[in-house]
Amino acid sequence: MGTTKTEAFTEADLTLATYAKALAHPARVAILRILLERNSCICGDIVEELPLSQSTVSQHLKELKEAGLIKGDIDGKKVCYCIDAEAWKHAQLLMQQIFASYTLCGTSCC
Amino acid sequence: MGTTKTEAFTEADLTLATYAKALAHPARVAILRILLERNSCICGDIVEELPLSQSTVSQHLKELKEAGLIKGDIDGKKVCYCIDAEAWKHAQLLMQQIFASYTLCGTSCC
DNA sequence: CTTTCTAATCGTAATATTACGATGATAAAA
DNA sequence: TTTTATCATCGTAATATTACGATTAGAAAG
Repeated sequence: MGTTKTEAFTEADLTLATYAKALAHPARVAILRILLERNSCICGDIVEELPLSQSTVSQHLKELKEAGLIKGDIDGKKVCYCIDAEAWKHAQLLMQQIFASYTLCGTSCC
Repeated sequence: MGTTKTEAFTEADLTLATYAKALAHPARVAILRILLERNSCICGDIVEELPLSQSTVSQHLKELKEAGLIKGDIDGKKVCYCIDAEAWKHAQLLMQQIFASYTLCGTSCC
């Protein structure tokens, strides 16, 4: 128990859920906004922007990386993070699709 | 420990994270798709559509309701669930905004 | 080499999530 | 009233998440 029944769902739903999960914590949303704001890549000043410890930020960065939304390039001592364009667009598309599928029919009950 | 530092984040980030969290499980994505597909409201046949127990589905429905994305109206013995139009559009807007803020600048490094 | 800086990882504690069976509540049907 | 059907909630077990301090690994600086 306690584990998601992965095999029970479609690939699309699993993928969308993965992207959504990456956005499912305010710290990760904040990190993404920092990366989006400065179109140039940002290293670990993210830690200074947020009231979280370095290890916690690093953990959130890892999750964003595992979801595919960001990439990290080692640049000497520092590590440069940025949005992964392809994954970002893919996530955007999946989100657009599910949200748009409502406005298509329009009428609802309840 | 173990608890999110809610006070550390902006209202927008917290709200977006809440909506994202609702989409962060494939079962909930699947439930939303069922509700989206049939533009008429659906009751608990959702349980039959998914390979999950009734109590598990009910729990997921509760989370979707708490996130605000769906509403549930009691209709005799059955309960009729459907998308909450306002919240849906709000979530759509927040998602659109954060995703669109990338394509605006375009160029990235890494 | 040693120190320093940056960032990942480890270890751990608190809390949250996921899933299910069992039980409870309410409304329709008998 | 008793039964049946529908759905929520409780209780519980397994697992995952969140957060932090401490440690580790690697590169640059001294």
